Amino acid sequence: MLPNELLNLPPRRVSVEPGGVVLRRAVMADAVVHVESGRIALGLMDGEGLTHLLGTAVGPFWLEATAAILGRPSLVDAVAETPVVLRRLPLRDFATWMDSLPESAQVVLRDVATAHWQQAELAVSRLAKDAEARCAEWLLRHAQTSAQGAVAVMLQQRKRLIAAQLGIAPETLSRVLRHLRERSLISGSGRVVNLVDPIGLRSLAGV
Amino acid sequence: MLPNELLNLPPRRVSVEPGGVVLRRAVMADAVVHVESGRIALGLMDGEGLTHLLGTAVGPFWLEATAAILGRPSLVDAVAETPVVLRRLPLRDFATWMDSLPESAQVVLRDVATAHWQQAELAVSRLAKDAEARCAEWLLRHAQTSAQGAVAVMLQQRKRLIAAQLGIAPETLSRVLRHLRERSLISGSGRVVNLVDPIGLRSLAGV
DNA sequence: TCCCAAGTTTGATGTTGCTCAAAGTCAATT
DNA sequence: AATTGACTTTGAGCAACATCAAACTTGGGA
Repeated sequence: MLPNELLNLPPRRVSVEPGGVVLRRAVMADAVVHVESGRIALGLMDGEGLTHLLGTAVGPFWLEATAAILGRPSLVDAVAETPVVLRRLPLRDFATWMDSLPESAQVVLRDVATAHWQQAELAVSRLAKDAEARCAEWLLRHAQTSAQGAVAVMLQQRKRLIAAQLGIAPETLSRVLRHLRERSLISGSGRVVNLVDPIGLRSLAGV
Repeated sequence: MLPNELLNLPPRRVSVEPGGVVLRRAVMADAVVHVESGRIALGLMDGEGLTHLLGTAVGPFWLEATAAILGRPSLVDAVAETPVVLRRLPLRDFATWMDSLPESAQVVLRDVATAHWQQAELAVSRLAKDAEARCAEWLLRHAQTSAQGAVAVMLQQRKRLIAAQLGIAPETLSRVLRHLRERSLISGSGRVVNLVDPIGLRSLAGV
């Protein structure tokens, strides 16, 4: 497939009414969506309707190209705000198209997508989780399994920096760690944190 | 310039020590930065040091390619966490390179960059501003100057939606608008808001 | 070893904005 | 007009988290 043929595919046009869900988060899509016209709202859906808006976009545009580029599921839900016309391009075709691009274009695409992804993860996590949940998530993400099979985290950065990453005050980080220690979810002191109850942490983190 | 020559330019390598500032926000850069090695922290600097981390990235990668693609200044500050080696590619060369790409690649790049930009704006605004400042910003952004020269906003969406966009509860939006009205920064009721004191609003919004 | 400065923890207190509930508005319908 | 239902406003109370200040570790140098 030649690059500029990205849009010259058998048209499988789909119409979506206002309020219709175009994309659900956490679902690994098998296709990329090209919104030809209409306005789409991006955000998090709770029960009924988008409760947290993260942005809107007006067609024509590629919806969640970021996820497609990185081969990951979408982090957000997408809902039509107006009548929408869209087409779904199979993921395989999108990948083929990516491969056909100059190496440098692939690199820049991936860099931008990665930056976007990272930011989106942060935004979603701060919207949906409190300080404790984010700490638990951070611990799980940075955990290393030692030779003895113990799961632990070595805090290599100043706690001030870790707190900044979590978007909380250093004092709050202290208190959260103490609280987790009191509940025997973690143990250890100083720069080492042992994950005593990874399962408990995982449920706390909402993962 | 052929696409894959993006990196084959006269090397103007620069080294940056840990803690060194690589990029300042709100400054329109004349070059794109390619970080060859080292770790970079992205976030907002207050006085001394990054106080709000928005992410980190490890070289090699293109720093803030998003801004370059859209031709806008960076929204964040970038600080070296480790020793960093980087090269600066003149913006003009980057634009030339973009132009040389297939049309479809340019489109997807712009779509991803736009999504990233929107998200970053939201993140920065939520980090740096309180509910009132964000409301003021929203009002200014949606203001229309009428034929009579009055500056006003017509609220076309349900207030519930506007609140969601601002990341606040609908009740909080009510209270903020009342407060602004009490201070004579705005006037009007129902679906019309008159911007009585745009300058005051602007300073409130921190713009 | 002692000392000093930076980092960390703790407690007390303050803010912000959310939740819940009740009352008020407005438009469309009967 | 009265009714109905959705949206908005208001108030009271509350939870989470920040801020401030003081005590407490810690890890190098002298």
